[in-house]
Amino acid sequence: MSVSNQPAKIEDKKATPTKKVTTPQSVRGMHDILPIDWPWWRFILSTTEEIALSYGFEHIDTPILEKTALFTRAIGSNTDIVEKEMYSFVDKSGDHLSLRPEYTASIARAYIEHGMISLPQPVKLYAVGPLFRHERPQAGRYRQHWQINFEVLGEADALVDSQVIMAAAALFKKLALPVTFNINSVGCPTCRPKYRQVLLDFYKAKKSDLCEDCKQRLQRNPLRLLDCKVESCRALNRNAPQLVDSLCEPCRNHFVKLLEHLDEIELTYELNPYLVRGLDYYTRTVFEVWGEEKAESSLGGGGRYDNLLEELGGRATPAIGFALGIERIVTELKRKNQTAPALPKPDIFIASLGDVPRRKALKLFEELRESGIKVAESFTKNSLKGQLEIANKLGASFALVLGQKELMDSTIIIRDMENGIQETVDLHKVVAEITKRLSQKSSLTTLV
RNA sequence: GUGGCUAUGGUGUAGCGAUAGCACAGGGGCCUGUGGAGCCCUUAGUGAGGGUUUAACUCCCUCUAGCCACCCCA
Repeated sequence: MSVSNQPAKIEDKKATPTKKVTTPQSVRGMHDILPIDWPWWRFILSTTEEIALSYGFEHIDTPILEKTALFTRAIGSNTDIVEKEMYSFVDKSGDHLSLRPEYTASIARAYIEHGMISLPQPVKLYAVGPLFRHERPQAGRYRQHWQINFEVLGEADALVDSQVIMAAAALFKKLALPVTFNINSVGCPTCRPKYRQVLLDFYKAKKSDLCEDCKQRLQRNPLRLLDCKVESCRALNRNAPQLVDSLCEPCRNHFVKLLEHLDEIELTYELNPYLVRGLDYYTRTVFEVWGEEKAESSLGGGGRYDNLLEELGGRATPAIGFALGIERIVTELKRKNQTAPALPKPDIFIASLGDVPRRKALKLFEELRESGIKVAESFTKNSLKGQLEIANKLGASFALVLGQKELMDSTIIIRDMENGIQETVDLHKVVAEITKRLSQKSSLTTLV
């Protein structure tokens, strides 16, 4: 610590006009999750855990950073996500790293790396965490957003497809959000190229009628033509050959089986022949979850990726999974005017007057807290009035008042915040007294 | 990434080329040790930087951010 032996120069203050310090700002597209929103987040996260565990999914966490190559190999280097949306950099040791733009590649990597192939199959994993994509921000589109991810690895049967979709449906049911499942099949490396050609032949003659974007898509990713939003393209698409008609026998059987399973469990879905997903690794089953109104931005989506693990260097391992956007679910819950389950209110509020009583109150707080009572305080407020105001705002059931008077004869006031009735009790018996009153109160409310 | 709209205390909002007003929230008081009502006082703002002008929160430009449509996606 240095102490200046010179008096502060007044001229300096004048000379440097109070330069406006720019207020700090979060990085574009990245947002704070504030206390006011946490009831919703808690609700979603706890529901997710409950559903995941009940369906036999185990929790996994993977690093936010991965080698860039993992994503370029998994997602496909010609997709937008990899081409222009990744936060990629070279670290100090020269490694090419990226903030993960999606979960599946990391989980596939972990499955291979830890030899989960030798575990009883299928392996069911779920993860929750932030993902990063350098997109242009909009409501419900963030550069850092959170996803819930479910993956089932090591099983090809359409039964797990239906189970995975069932788990997603159960989650939304528990959240009381009405959603629609859109389902389609995008085939496999055997049948998709054939369909691609059929599609190209179809559009070749009509190229001049297509919008500019679709002309591009014709080159890059013809399947994407199907979900174009331009009306003239959509009109064309209504006559376009459908993928389901080009599926090879095994893919067709898989798809039919899935739909049968979904009918069996009475899960309503919509067959959407125009549903195409953007990531290269999808095979066969693909689906999206749409909210009630804002169908433009889906709440989640997923699909089968039977070849991904092999492409990443693992043994051939069929798999399926889906991701849900937490921010979008929060928005949807708010839009539906739902109220998130509130945190329990404090049982007790400790008010104190004067220094010595306050010190005693500090200790009493610990005693109460350790005996499992939800206790609140506002020790930095001096007036009793101010403290009771806080107690009221917090919704505490009882307030304790400890002042000089009470401390002198070792008593404390218990005030029932509901009716204002108060009673003076022995300070040493206060914990027992509180416990008694709380159990009385709770038994009363359960009777009513 | 393309095109467009917007920006006033912590929040929600007025206003005008010349004094920035309201509500809520926050702090304090009426009530020297008792909450929920009322009343009073008070804190706090023109996103950042430039330009035009005697004068800019207001008009112009740039930046930043948010939002809308697209692209794409959760």
